[in-house]
Amino acid sequence: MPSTNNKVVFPDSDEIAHMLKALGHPVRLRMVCELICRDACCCGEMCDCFTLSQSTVSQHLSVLKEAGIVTSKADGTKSAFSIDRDTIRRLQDGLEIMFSGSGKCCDD
Amino acid sequence: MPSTNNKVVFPDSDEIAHMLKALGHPVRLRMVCELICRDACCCGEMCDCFTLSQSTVSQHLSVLKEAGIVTSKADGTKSAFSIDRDTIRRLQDGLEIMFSGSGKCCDD
DNA sequence: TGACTTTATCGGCATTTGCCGATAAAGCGC
DNA sequence: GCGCTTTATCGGCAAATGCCGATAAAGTCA
Repeated sequence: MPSTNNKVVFPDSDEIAHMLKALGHPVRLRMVCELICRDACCCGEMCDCFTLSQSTVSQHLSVLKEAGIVTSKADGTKSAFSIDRDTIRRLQDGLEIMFSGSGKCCDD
Repeated sequence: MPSTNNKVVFPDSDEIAHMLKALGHPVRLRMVCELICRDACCCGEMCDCFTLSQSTVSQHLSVLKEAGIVTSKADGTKSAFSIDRDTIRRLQDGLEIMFSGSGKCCDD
C-alpha cells in the first residue's frame, strides 16, 4: 500500500476514474486480457480477435493508451502494444485503498 | 479466487466491464468512497457532497445501483443507499484473475 | 522508384451520457 | 385532509462515444 511517512496516501481518484472508464467497455476489457496473455500484440492481430473494423480497434487501443493502461512501440510499419503493468498495479492498489475505506475521502 | 472443482473460473467480463463503466466517472467513484465510509447514505446527504443538482445525484446513484454496486432500501420518504460489498469483492476478485492472466481468455 | 503492408486519423452518423429544471410520487407530521 | 420533505422521473439540451469507410502517413522490400 503506497504511503508517505506512515500516512496512507489516497490515490488520485480522478486518475483512477479515468482508467476505470477506459476499462469499462467490453471490447477494451477483452483487449486488456488479450494483451496480458500475449504480452505484446499489434493492431492487426487484435483485429483478428474482434469483428470490428481496423479503425475501431485502433481507436479502442488509443483509448487504453491515453489512459496509461497500454503502451505502444513502433516496430516497422507495425506498432506493438503492451500492458503497462505498473499502471495496472497502481490501479489495483488504488482500488484496494478505496474499497477498504482507508483513503483520504473518509476524513473530510 | 473463485473456482469450481479446481479450475479457475473466469469472471463474466461483460459484467465486470459494466461495473467498471459505472465506476468510471469521477463523481460516481467518489460516491462509492463516501458510501464505503458512511456505510449508508441517502440522496440528500450525497447532494451535500457535490455541487450538482438533486436529479443528477439521483441519476448517478441509480447508475451505481443498476450496476449492482449499490443497493437501496426505502426508509420513510428517504432511501438509504449502501455499498454491496459482495459485489465489490467479486469485482476485485475478477480483476485480479484478469490481471494475473489466469482467466479463460488466455486459453482460446 | 513503386507496389504493398500496417496503422492512425478524418468525416460522418446514430446513440449514449451528463447535466439541468420542472414535476410527479410517496411518506410524515399536524 | 393539508403542507412539508425527499426522491425518482420526465423533457430537453450539448457534448461525448462508438462505429464505419475512406484516406493519409510511414515503413518494407523488390
